[in-house]
Amino acid sequence: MCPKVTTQHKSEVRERIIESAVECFAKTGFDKTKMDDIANVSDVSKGTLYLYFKSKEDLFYGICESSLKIVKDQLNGMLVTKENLVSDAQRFYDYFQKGVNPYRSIVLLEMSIEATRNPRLRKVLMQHRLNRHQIISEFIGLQIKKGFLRKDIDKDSIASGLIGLYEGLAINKVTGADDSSNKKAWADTIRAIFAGIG
Amino acid sequence: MCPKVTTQHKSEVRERIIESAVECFAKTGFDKTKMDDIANVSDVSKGTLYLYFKSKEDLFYGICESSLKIVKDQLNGMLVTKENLVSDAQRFYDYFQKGVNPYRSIVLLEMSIEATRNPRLRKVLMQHRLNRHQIISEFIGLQIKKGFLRKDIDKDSIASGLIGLYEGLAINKVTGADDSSNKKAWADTIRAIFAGIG
Amino acid sequence: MCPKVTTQHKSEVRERIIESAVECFAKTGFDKTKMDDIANVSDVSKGTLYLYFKSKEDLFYGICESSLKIVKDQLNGMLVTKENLVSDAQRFYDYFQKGVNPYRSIVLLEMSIEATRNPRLRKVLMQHRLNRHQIISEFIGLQIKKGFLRKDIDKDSIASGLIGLYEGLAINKVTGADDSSNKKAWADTIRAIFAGIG
Amino acid sequence: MCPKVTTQHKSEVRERIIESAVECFAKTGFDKTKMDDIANVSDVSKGTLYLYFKSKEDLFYGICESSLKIVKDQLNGMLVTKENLVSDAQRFYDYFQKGVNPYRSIVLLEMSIEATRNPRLRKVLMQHRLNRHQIISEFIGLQIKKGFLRKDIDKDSIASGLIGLYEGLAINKVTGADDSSNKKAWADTIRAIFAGIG
DNA sequence: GATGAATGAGTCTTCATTCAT
DNA sequence: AATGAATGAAGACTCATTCAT
Repeated sequence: MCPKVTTQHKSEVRERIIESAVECFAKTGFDKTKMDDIANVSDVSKGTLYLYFKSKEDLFYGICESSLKIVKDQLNGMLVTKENLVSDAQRFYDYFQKGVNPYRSIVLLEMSIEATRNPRLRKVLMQHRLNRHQIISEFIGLQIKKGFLRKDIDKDSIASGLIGLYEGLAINKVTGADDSSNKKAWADTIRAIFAGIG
Repeated sequence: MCPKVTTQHKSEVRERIIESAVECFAKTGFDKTKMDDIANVSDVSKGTLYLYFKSKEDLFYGICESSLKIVKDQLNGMLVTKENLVSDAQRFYDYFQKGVNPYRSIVLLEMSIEATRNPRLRKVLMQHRLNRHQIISEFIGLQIKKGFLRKDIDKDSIASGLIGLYEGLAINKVTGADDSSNKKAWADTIRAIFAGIG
Repeated sequence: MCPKVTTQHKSEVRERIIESAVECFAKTGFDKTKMDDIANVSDVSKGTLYLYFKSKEDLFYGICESSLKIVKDQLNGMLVTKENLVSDAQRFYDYFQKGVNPYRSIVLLEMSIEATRNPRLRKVLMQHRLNRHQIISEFIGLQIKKGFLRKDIDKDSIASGLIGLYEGLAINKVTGADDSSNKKAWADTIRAIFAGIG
Repeated sequence: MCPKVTTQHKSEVRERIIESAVECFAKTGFDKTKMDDIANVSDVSKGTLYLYFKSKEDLFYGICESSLKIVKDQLNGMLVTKENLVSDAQRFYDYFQKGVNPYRSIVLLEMSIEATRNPRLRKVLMQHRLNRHQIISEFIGLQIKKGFLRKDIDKDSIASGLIGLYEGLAINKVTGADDSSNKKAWADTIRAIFAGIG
């Protein structure tokens, strides 16, 4: 009716659709969300959805990629600060929690499950993990070099442990656990780990 | 009017249905598995499914309860051994991994997500967590009393941290991470924690 | 378990089943009542139902026959009194209403509709009507002979009219019309008819 | 958001669906007709049915309303002629019979039964009756005023009687009674009534 | 004879996707 | 480009009927 031809317009609409889909998927789950719901929330017609994504599943993939990118940017942003992680654990957690849209967290969780069955998704997810793992691992290496941590520890193991700890607490949070005790658990455990390897 | 004839038989069938449903839900997800699939796998007719569970959702609840019970029993069984957790972390992990049917793990993950939206499920899950938390917390208390751990640590925080770590790695595993490095991450991180608070 | 072999017992059970089915069919309609419901109300097992009637439809036929017989007996009983129908119209109506179980009325109505589609049922119903018509028609003949009614009227037409009037008001009643005004309509109209042909 | 394009087209389709459903319900009864049947007869897809009516039951309600409206319009149309009802009874009957689609008659009968159980339907039906009763009653009042009928009769009673008679004969007809004798019964009885109160 | 657990054909309803406008 | 009416495949659930006990 009133076609906006701009490339910019297109990517704005795409963004809006993704954002709406994230919200819908988080609130009701992938299967139970209807394309109609997404159309309503994103304020485009159902038909338009299919101009941007060739299927519901494709839209899900789009979300996954966009979410992983966000998480990665976040992590990068967080670790540019070359501070002592131990003294900074609390801020680390706050930063993380503030940064990622809770809807995204839930969808990422759903993505994890889906990756269990879906090779394509699994591959993407593994790549993401590898990335994340490398960032953390390098960060730990830096802390070793600076003398904050012992030289004989296994960077990779500790990196995996930190990520695991973080993810476990993230699930806790999203499924209703009290946030402040969650945060304290994070801080105390991180402190213990770094004390143990410091 | 008349007592259901075979209490034994009935609970066997119920068990078989649950086991089959766990498998199906794990393999294809709750929404995508058909009642027909479950009927086929459990070798009963679709109608019979409805003699035991009044709806697909009800069957899911049944699975959740049964899975949580299994996890709890497992944890109890594991911690009767009053050994030094640090030296025993590896065995701890093996024990856990062997014990829970991987299908169950996946379904439990799906349950967590679902708890995000479903109050009834959320309540059950929170209760379960409280339980689990207490067991671990008491175990840590014991280790403190025995002198393995420092007196000034926050039992609850560390308990939450351990559980979080465990859950995070469990997700990793289920979503395709390499098992042996996962196991090493667990062992190293646990060792670091206990070194840090020992 | 405790087989009562008597013929009497059998017909008692059969009667009980019919009575229960009438109630169920009247309350929820043929299609929506379940064999389970009938089994519960009649206090026999679902299996037993099939010892007495070979199908749900067969049970419906059984009810129809039994109901028609009741209606016929009623009508016969009512008309033995050779009184002047005009002066007696009110009592006529009371008698009728008291006599037939309201559940039966509703089922008879459902039977009428069903007869619309089902030749077997239609035949039974037509036969019943013929019967009823003859009884009324003869009764009118008697009233003519006695000099209560004119000689030049068409017995059959009036008989049909009376039956139609009666049936129409019966539907009214069963579907919620006020009973006393219904009764007055009957009395006044009957009086008018007999005045008109007296 | 956007206005439904073709108001005209939409109401045509709706009409076609109703007409088809009337036919199907009349031929096989509400419970036994499948949405598939209606879709086939009305030449729309099953999905489209649900764009117009949110459930099978809702479609039934739609039919009821539309049928009652038809009957009412008919009655109104018929009584504009201020003739002497007595001399005109036969034409009255013809007119009525021609006017209402026999399928509609059957569905209206099914509706009556259903009203027995369903409060919503009962209310609609009662309202309809009240309406119809008033129309007839006023008509009789007019005949009284014109001197065709006696002043001391109870308009309402006679109105109910006429309606009852009519409905009773309508059932007769629909369930297989011979039409010409039905018509004669109507004419003779009406004549008798009006003679009786004239 | 009596029971009620088991069956599976049958039906309503939903919703991703298409396509004429 | 954008729309939303139309489609029909798919799936949860029901219930008459059977039959082993």
